[in-house]
Amino acid sequence: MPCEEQMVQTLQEYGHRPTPQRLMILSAVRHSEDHVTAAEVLEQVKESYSFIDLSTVYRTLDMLKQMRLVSETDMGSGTYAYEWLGQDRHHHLICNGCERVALLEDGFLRALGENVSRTYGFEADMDHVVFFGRCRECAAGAVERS
Amino acid sequence: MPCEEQMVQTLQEYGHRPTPQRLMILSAVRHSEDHVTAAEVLEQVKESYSFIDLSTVYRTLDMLKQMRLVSETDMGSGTYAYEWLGQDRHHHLICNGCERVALLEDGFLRALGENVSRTYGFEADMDHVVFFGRCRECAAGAVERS
DNA sequence: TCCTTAGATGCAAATCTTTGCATAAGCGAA
DNA sequence: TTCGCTTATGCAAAGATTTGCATCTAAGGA
Repeated sequence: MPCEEQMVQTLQEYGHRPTPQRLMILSAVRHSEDHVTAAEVLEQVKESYSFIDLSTVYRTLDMLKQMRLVSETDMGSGTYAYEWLGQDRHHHLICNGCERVALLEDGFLRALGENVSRTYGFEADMDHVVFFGRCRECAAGAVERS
Repeated sequence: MPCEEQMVQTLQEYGHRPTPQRLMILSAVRHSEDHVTAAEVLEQVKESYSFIDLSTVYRTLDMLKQMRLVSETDMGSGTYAYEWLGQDRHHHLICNGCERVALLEDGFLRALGENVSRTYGFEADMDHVVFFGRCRECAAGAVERS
């Protein structure tokens, strides 16, 4: 089944209407290689439909987040990063010193999630997690404090 | 040493000036039982000094966050929650269904932090972490999707 | 096909947080 | 104590995101 038809079906399964706006937004996020911001999604959708409004983008991204098709992450830039959630989960370690972004394997969080589930019966969404802190280099050189 | 003197000294150690505004903000957060918002801090400080500005509150809270004396947490309410970081760390599990906030013991995150440190050499700040998800009851009853 | 109704959109305004800038205040040296 | 430099503050404006509301549209039933 082509990608777009599948999306129409998924939206309908959740009781959401597959409007053109939504399909364009969905497609924009899905076909991005990397994290995108709401403003970037807006720009991309505007190329085919210039009347789209930012609030529609935010509302749709929020809907997709609740459907767990998209992750919304505060990566410390001042604007949320959105990303299509494919098969493989990945997470990030962001250094407060050098601002480098490293990858954190999903295994660590799967283990935590299972522990939490066993202990509390709580099913935590750990689709795209970020931890801030200090990378090895910055932690070593962090004599100056601030 | 009295609480305030100690704070003055701590600020100076970090190279920050112990201005009256800062000491009032600090005291407001420190003596709150629970999480507070920037607006609540503002209100409390205004009782003794009505010229204080919200931007000063935000800047000071940000400074305290970097000093790791205070945590800043997005608990999903639309405004950040700030909290004094005492000896004992605690974290939260927030249900997307019923919005209940449960406690998550620090042990889980300490274990994760040590794993991450061993593997990546990254020292993650896990002072006050929140995971969203579904509590046992809501997960059980979650036939309806949305 | 037409009608009805719930849900979605665009627009404007509100909210929360950050930033730029001129002024004011702290701190060390003279 | 005074001077000079650096940092902090208040104010106003800018960003980012959310919300209220009137209008429009998709989906199902007549």
